[in-house]
Amino acid sequence: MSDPFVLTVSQPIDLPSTLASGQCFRWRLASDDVWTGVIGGDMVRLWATPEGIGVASAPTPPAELAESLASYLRLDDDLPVIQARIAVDPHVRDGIEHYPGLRLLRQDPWETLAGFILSATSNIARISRTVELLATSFGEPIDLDSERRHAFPRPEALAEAGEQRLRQLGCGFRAPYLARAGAAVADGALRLDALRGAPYADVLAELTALHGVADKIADCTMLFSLDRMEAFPADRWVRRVVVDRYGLPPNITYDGVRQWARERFGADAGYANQYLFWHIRQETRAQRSGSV
DNA sequence: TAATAACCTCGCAA
DNA sequence: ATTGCGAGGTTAT
Repeated sequence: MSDPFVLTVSQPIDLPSTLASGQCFRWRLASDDVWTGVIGGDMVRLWATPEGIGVASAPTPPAELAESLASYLRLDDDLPVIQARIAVDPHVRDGIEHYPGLRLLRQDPWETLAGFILSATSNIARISRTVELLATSFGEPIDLDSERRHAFPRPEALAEAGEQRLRQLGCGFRAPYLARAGAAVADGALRLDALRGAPYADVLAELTALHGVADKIADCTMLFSLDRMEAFPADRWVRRVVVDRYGLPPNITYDGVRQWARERFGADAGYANQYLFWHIRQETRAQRSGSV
């Protein structure tokens, strides 16, 4: 590998909460606060330094990765400014105070869509496992030092793998959804790159045209990969928050939550969502391990 | 339009 | 160890 490189960062960024808060599925804590993951065709190691983020990578040398890494980490988002806008909400402020360096990521749209198709009635541990299994089965190998990881498979690869093979790899009832989504992207019926920056309603319609993709998975894909920062993915945890702590009716529709979030947080709804989501998840986990 | 069952397996707790 | 429950949803009825 080439020499490590330090990406100078003036924005707040906390690697553990950013990389482990459920928006991405390929980062592992290697050792001593060093994170290992795969971004596109590169294996990447990241660690915190006083000046910013230490980077090691292959096959692209880390110095040449700076620009795409800054994009991936959304360093173009002025987090303190965004936080100041949404911290008027007490529960969001609580999340920000616990995870002040939690940032949203700008990931690859296909990988993000595929990952969240796999997320239906699943959990982060299982999604991560399945994504890794898909990568080792159908993705290009990447070596960094003595470690080998694999790129996330191209849409063609999952389309060709087909439902039965994907079921064998543990995708369950999501297997046909994933294969068909891969086919749609591969044959050009769904042009994900063209959707970045397109109007929310248009992107939503394109994504939910896929079998196995409805509002929630579409919102995750939009927020984590397509720059639609007003998306507010309302999963069961976020719904629990808005019902229990904000008093919204328990039977409120998905679109009802969406409109509420849009009115309350506007273009920053996605960041508010992530702070609410991760805070409630960590709180719940702490309660569980403490109550045994 | 609203409610309910069914869907594949796996992770986790008891 | 083994069992039972619920998991970052979506579709079909």
